[in-house]
Amino acid sequence: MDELDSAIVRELQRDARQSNRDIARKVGVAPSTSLERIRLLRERGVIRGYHADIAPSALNRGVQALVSVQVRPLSRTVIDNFKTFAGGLPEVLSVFVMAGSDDFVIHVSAQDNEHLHAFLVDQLSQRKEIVGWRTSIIFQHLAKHDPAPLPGT
Amino acid sequence: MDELDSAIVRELQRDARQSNRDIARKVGVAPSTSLERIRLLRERGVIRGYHADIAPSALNRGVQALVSVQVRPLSRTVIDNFKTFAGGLPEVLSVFVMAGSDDFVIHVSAQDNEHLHAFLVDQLSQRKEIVGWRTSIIFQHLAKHDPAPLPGT
DNA sequence: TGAGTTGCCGAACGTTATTCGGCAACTGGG
DNA sequence: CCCAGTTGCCGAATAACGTTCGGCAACTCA
Repeated sequence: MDELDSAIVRELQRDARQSNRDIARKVGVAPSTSLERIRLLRERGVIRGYHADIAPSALNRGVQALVSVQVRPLSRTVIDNFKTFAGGLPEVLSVFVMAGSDDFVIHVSAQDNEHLHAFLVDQLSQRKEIVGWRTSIIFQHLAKHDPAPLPGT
Repeated sequence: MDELDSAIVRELQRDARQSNRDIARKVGVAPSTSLERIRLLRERGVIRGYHADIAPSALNRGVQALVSVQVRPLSRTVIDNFKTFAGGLPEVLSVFVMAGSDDFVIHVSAQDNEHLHAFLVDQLSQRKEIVGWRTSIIFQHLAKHDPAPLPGT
């Protein structure tokens, strides 16, 4: 991860669909060089993939929420099972496994409040390991897909 | 947003860096057709961008947390200002504006616990509109960049 | 019914991805 | 100090791709 790798990564975070030649030009190397760097970054697991950012409303996901979930007992089996279960649900965008009073925070989206409610009641209330949950509606979600580098690094 | 658009969007969510020809072949149209569809999807704001998914540890962001924040007064000015402020911090990955007892949930990352603590103390505690906050460490984060379509849509 | 419109196709052409041989700059042992 | 090995970058060559555009078929609506 030298300065060249960082510059390439930054460019791919900013726009993953620009041509390799454009990236090479912006970071100041030959296209063959940046291509090889990108190949190595993928191989090393630094680059995990490239994904389109889609407007949720276009996917019939007009309402979003964060659901804090507590499960019991707090065993590895229960935690892993619940994580896998939640991750497999189509309404689930993201699963956070947490320290603290909540064991999970689940970012979910649905067509409207009615569908969200149905999802929570039908899916979550069936799971016996859940001993409590709390749902908070998201009004806005600002996601930074190309965060500025941390200071002092 | 017909079935062809959806198929193209799905492919770009799965791998935003595959060639237009590959996408066209997978969704069963000519390359010129899928190219035009993609252009229109961008124009309509359905596709908002393409971003590389980078392993956090490679960016010196080994520790992540969710910070629930309460601000006062609950005026539009205060909320918008805080959202802009938080979104501008390099440690912040994502800002959720919430309904419920917490006004914001901020997804942050830092090099280690020490840097995280310094960030919270130095940045958040300076803001007079904050009347309370709670930090929860994230053990694991499972993000689905290409969620399955919602059932019944 | 027929003129207008829309959306897709396929060919053409300029651009890009990908490979690979070579070269220069480093590295470590003698 | 020297030199053999290694590493990383470059530039040329070719296959693949992006992009444009004329044409055609299917739909729309009067």
